[in-house]
Amino acid sequence: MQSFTEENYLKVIYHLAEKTETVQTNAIAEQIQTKPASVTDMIKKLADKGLVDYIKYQGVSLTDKGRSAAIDIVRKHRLWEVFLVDKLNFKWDEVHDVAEELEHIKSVDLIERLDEFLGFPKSDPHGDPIPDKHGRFAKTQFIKLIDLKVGDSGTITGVSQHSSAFLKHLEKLGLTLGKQIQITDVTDFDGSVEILSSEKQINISREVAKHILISSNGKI
Amino acid sequence: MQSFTEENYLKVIYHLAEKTETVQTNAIAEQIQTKPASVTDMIKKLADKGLVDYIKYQGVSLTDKGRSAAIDIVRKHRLWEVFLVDKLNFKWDEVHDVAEELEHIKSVDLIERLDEFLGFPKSDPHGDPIPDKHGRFAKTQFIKLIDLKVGDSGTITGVSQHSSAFLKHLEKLGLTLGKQIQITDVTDFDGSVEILSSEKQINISREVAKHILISSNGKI
DNA sequence: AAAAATTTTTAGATTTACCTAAAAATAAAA
DNA sequence: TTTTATTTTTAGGTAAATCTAAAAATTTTT
Repeated sequence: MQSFTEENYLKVIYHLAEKTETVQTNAIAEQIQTKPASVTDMIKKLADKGLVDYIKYQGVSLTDKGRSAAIDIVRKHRLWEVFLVDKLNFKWDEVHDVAEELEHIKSVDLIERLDEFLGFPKSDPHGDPIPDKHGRFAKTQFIKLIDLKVGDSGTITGVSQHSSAFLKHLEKLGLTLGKQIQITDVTDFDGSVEILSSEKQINISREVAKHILISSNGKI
Repeated sequence: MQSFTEENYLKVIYHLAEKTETVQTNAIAEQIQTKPASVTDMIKKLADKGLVDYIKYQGVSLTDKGRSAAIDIVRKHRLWEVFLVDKLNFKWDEVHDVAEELEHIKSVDLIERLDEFLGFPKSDPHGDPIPDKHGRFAKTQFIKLIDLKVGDSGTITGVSQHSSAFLKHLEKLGLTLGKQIQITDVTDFDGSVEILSSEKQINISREVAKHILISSNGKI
């Protein structure tokens, strides 16, 4: 059984490992909002417990045991987010902090019943996949909106940025999960993208386009 | 803002203060499952924060601020218990430990939305009243079953013991909240009570009768 | 390949909540 | 009202998670 803090480290390492094979001390420190020295201490502890593989100065990676524990936390986080949005009418930009607390509640029974109560959802309010109770989940095939070409179209099925500011911005533009979009132009000057959605022309910055995930349905 | 641990102390002091005016160090230690010396330390801290009144060797009592914080935790605990039973189909003897964790989730918004989602319940699965968001709740008028006389009748509206063993026992006897009962006999020998409920004669020990709360509807 | 910059680790402290053992205060019994 | 028992507090220490400052290793630049 891991402490609240250990769980947070495992979760952060898990997410960082999605980008780089081995995870750097500084990267963890930034995510946890702590100092690199503290991270080194905790990494040693996690290594002793067999949750991470660690070679001094070479970064860490999760062991199978560590990954499994991390996925369990991710599962809880995402299920609670669904609960907050579907049942308590939170908006998708309001759920992160509360789910961050709820994910640490320790009761296998609670999570299985919650899963059932929510109808065994496959993805959370941001389109992220929810692992099943065995830790398995479909690696969904997302394409970043920024990588589409003029004429391409698809459906918004996720975001890769969960900040409230970003999500509120999308909300205001009407770019929510499930929306159909088509690329109509890409501006040479600033790389901003012109898209057609709900019969309206919308211009989004490169930065925004990077964090919208599309399940492509090819060219129209 | 209180820590997890401080919240537990406040809650325990609140409950103990329902029985005795000022609360003893040893009584707190027993509830928190810690040593009296640790309790003294924490009490000093709570006193410094203005949450309890404390005179050395004389026990503690909650200040208005402390009581308000305690009631807030009790409110959360009881609302989560309703959620677990009403929505996730937990039994009334299974909810305590999980609610003990959930009660520490810090989000005013969450609790108000949960309250609404549950339909603003007035009492929890054990019949205990749920404070409203201002900390107000009706002091319900309960009578202990043990204090009823032969011929008296009433409705089971609460229990004063939340252990799983006790609740499972009641469940097996069919003595759940809302059940009508009538006292048919009191045994001289061991003080056990003979009651009529759902057209069945049931014998319950004195110890059990002490912890069943009745809202009396007089003699029939 | 040496110098500079960055990253990471060590060493030594701090804070929170807890502990044991012994001393002090209070309450109960003789 | 002493003596005894109980309760509570103090004193000094521990473990978890953090910190700062300085040292060590690695990476990047020149």
